[in-house]
Order: sequence, then C-alpha cells, then structure tokens
Amino acid sequence: MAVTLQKARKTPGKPQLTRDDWLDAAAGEVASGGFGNLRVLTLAKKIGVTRGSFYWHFRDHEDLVTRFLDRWRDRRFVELDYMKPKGDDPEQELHQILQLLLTDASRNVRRLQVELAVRDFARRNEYAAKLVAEVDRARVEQNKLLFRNLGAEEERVEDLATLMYVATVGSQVVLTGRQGNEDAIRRIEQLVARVALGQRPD
Amino acid sequence: MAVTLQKARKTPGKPQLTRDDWLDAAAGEVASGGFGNLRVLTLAKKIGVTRGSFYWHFRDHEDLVTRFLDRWRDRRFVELDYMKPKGDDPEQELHQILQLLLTDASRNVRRLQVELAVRDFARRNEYAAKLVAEVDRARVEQNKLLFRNLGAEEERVEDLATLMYVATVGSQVVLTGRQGNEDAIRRIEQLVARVALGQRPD
DNA sequence: GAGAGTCCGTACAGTAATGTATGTTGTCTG
DNA sequence: CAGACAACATACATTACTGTACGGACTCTC
Repeated sequence: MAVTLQKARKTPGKPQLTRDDWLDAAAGEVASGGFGNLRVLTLAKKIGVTRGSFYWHFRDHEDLVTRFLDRWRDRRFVELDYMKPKGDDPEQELHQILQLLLTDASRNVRRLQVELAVRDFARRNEYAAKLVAEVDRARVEQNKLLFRNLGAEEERVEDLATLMYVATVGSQVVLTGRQGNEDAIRRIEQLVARVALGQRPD
Repeated sequence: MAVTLQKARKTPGKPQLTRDDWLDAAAGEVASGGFGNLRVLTLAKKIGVTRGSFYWHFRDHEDLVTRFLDRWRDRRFVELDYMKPKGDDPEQELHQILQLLLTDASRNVRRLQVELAVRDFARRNEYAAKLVAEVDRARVEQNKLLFRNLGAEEERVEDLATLMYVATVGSQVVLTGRQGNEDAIRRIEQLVARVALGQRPD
C-alpha cells in the first residue's frame, strides 16, 4: 500500500523519490564510471536533490551497493525465466539466446556496461562475486537445456554450454564499443551457432 | 649509463628506487583494486617511502597511469613476438597459445588481474582503450597466422581467429577465481582446440 | 486542526587524497 | 673539499567525499 500512496503523491507537488529512482540513477553512474566512481554526492546532484534524501532511503553507501547488486541479480533471473527454452524450436531459441547475449547487448549499451562493471567489481567484492557466480551458473544451465533440446550428447552438453557462454561474454568484453563491431558480432554469432549445432565451421 | 650508476648505488646505503619499482608496486595495486583504487599514498606506504619520491619519478597521478599502460602494452607485444607462430608444428603452437591465454593465465593470477583491470579501465579511458585495441588486434592477427598454418580456408580465418580470442578472454573473465576452474578451463581449452582444428566436437 | 510520520534540506565534523613548495641527505665531479 | 644534483622527507594548502544531527515542509489520519 505504501507504493500506491507514493504514486498518488507523485502527481501533485514535489516528485517524491523512491529507492528505485536512486538505483536507476546509480545504474547510470555505474555504467559510465564503475562502482569505484559511484558517489552519493554526484548521484544527488544528478537527481536534483541533496544527500539528505539519500540517507533517508539508504543506510549508507554500502547499503546502496548491496541493494543495487540484489536488484541486478533479480532482474537477470527474471530475464532468464522469460527466455526459458521450451523445446518447441531449439534452433530458433538458440538464435534468440545469442541475440540476447550479443546483438542486444551491443545495442543496449548501458545494460552491458552495468554487467561488465558488476563483473569487474566482483573481482574485489565477495558479495558481488557470489551473485555473479549465481547468474553465470544459471545462464550455463539454460544453455545446457538448450543443447539437450538440440540433441547434443550428454557428455558434451556441459562443455558446449560453457564454451558458448564464455564466447559470448568474451565478445561483450572485446568487441563492444569498437568500430565495425556490429558486423563482427554478427559473424561471431553465426559461427557460435554453427559450432553449437555440431556443424563444421565451413 | 644512468642505469649502471643506479644499480651500483643500490648495493651500499639506501635502496634508491626507480620508476619501474613504482610501476611494479602499482601493478600490485591495480591487480587487487583496479585503476580506480590506485593511490600514490598507498603505493608509497607499501614501498616504504613518502610521496616525495613519487613526485620525483612522476609528474602526477596521470603520468603514473600513462606510463603503466605504456609498459603494459609494450610487454604484451614482446610476449606476442616471442610466441610468434613459425609454422613448423601448427598444432603444437595452437596448444601453446591456448595455454598462454588460459592455463597460464589461471596460474599467474596477478598478470590476469592486471589485464582485466586494464580492460575495464579502457571502458572509461580513451588512451587505455586505444592500447587494448592494439593488443587485441595483434593477438587476433597472431591467431589468424596460426589458422592459416593449420590449413583453414582464407574466408574463415578471420572469424575463427576472432572466435578463439573472444572465447579465451571470456574464459579468463568468467572462469578464473572459481572453484573447479582448473578442470573447466582445461576442458574449454580442448574444445576450442577441436573447433580450431575443424573437427566436430564429439 | 493537532499530532505523527515521511521526505528532504542544512550545517557540521571528520577523513583521505592530491599537488606543491621547500628542506635535507648522500653521492659524484672537478 | 666545495658545489651540484639526484632522491627523498616534511609541511602546507586545497579538494572531494562521507556520515550524522537537526530542522522544516508537506501529507495523512483521527
């Protein structure tokens, strides 16, 4: 009920910020500068309020980071659930997954930048490392499901799924934000698809 | 001659630091905390001197970063030159390259951490982005040379080389610092080798 | 319409880091 | 042995944050 109250209040006088508004703004900062450059003062300035609002919605800076990471993890999981392969048309689903991981990522720059920032932050933050590991595992599991539907041999499913995942992550890291990446990404996408389908790459 | 003089001075009284000593210490900081947490005060404390020494060897903080990146780029290139495929035994060279990019990387943790930090820093620093792009290009070129020696068709050489590179980078990002990564990396290594050799992955 | 609670502003203390100016010590040179 | 210079220490001014204490406006409820 607190939500509807806030939304009702949003129309008349002052905007009345919510935690998610702060997290959205934080996403912009994380995308451009990473977690190391995430400052509450900068956030407040960009939103147009003082830090007094921040310390109302969050306990401190660490609280902001934790909630940000939690929301990120949750969103990745609903995303995975939404894209869960049903097995009707495995080849179609393969291209869908590859598009989500590659082409879409190269278009939705901010989403990718946040993911890379989280991944980098995970190298020195235990909690972030834990969440990233969860997301990675879930995505590889999704890939395994896909490969089973594609009729791959069970002993190779794990390796194939992992290979496809690291290839897509590597493409995100290396190819994004380069000139002519769109074309390269598309070719990599097709190559991965060929390998995934068990065809020789020629 | 200045070098020999410094080395001669190193034995008796005080150690007498050099720029490379500072850069070595910086590598440790970059590996653990990234470029965002690279502080000259922390560096000085770890070395055991004050910042007075730093501002003698470097103009300012930016100068340190620039020289660090330059040295990183240079070392990657001599590394590439050292591993240049000669074409005698392409399959042997393939495994050598894969070992350099994967197994060695998972062992020499600090070297990998620095590389990932540079790559992350490149997302918000133009100069770093330029150097990383140079290294990436050179490594892909090396892979292309390798695939030509392996007898791959010319139209597929570019894509294969790029795919192998992004797969290895992705492995570094995803699999390093996980439990059971050694085994996973080895299996990925073999899978990439199979795909590279044009065999079906079964 | 009085109080309670929500949301935000203001003011203050404290920390950490940078850059610079200047002092100090040892070492080489003539 | 008297500079000269290289390599570092010290001290100072400045900036950019953070967290907290408190104050004020606005809204809802009874």
